[in-house]
Amino acid sequence: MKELSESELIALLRSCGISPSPQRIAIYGYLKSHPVHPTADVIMKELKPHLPTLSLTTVYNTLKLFVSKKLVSEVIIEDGELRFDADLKDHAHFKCTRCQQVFDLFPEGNRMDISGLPALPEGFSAESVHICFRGKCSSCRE
Amino acid sequence: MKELSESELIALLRSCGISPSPQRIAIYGYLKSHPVHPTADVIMKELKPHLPTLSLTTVYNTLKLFVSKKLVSEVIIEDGELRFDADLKDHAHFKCTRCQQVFDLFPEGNRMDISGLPALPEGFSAESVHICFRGKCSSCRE
DNA sequence: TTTATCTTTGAAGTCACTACAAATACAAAA
DNA sequence: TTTTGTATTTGTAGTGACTTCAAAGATAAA
Repeated sequence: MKELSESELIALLRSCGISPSPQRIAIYGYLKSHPVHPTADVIMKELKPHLPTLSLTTVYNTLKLFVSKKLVSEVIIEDGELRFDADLKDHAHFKCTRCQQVFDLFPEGNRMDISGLPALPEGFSAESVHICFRGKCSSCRE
Repeated sequence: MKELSESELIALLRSCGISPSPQRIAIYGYLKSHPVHPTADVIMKELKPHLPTLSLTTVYNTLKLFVSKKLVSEVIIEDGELRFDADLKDHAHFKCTRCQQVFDLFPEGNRMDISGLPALPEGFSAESVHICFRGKCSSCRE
């Protein structure tokens, strides 16, 4: 939840080969300071007041650019809504089926231990794993 | 991949409280004999020749009914395409980023060992876990 | 300053999926 | 059998997330 300074954001963008336009800084800054896996739509609504000319196309284009440069990752939790995550550390997700909130689940240590999961067939190589639990969060459980 | 007889399909539908119309039998039979996680669209295209009056609405309604009765499960792998799986046994998925095929990964024994995954926070309870690897399958890897 | 390249923008389009209301099939009651 | 009610299917029209596209605006290089 920590706020990054503009110059830190610019440095991070540059380090991925992305030239730091105001829109890109704003979108990346929003993702960094709001780790709630927002959709493009949410980002648009939140940033519009500060960047009145912002267009939805730009939001989509920018997010796609970030993903292609591996600055953020796509999170697929529910069909029909693509979410984005600026936290690249290994973690799983939990979606509450009542309040619809998405929670991060970080592993003890820093790496996820996937040794208990089914092994890949001969010759297969994995680049990523998505793990998403579904159930009730503590506040929705009573 | 084994073909079920029509009477077996009907019995399975009935056991979930679903009255076995020709459309429902066809869709469930297709899912059972084609464990490739088809989308509604694929199911429609495949069944249309045998059931010329079949409508896409029926396919969607029927799949939704199956899911609500826990006869099949939804598989979310890529955004913008909801897939369906008639195999309810515990398993993970692997999507090849080159040929786009989706593979089933069954665990040794029958249960998936998720003890290495991040623990749920106090008070949370999970109803399901979706696990999806992404990478290259053996044929796409050379 | 000129020219070329990036980036943003909004309007129109696509595509998966849904809502809806009419039509058909099926089943129970008379 | 006929009547009446309930399920199921169907096609059309709609919704909403996302993309395409071409023009406008901003940046950078020559």
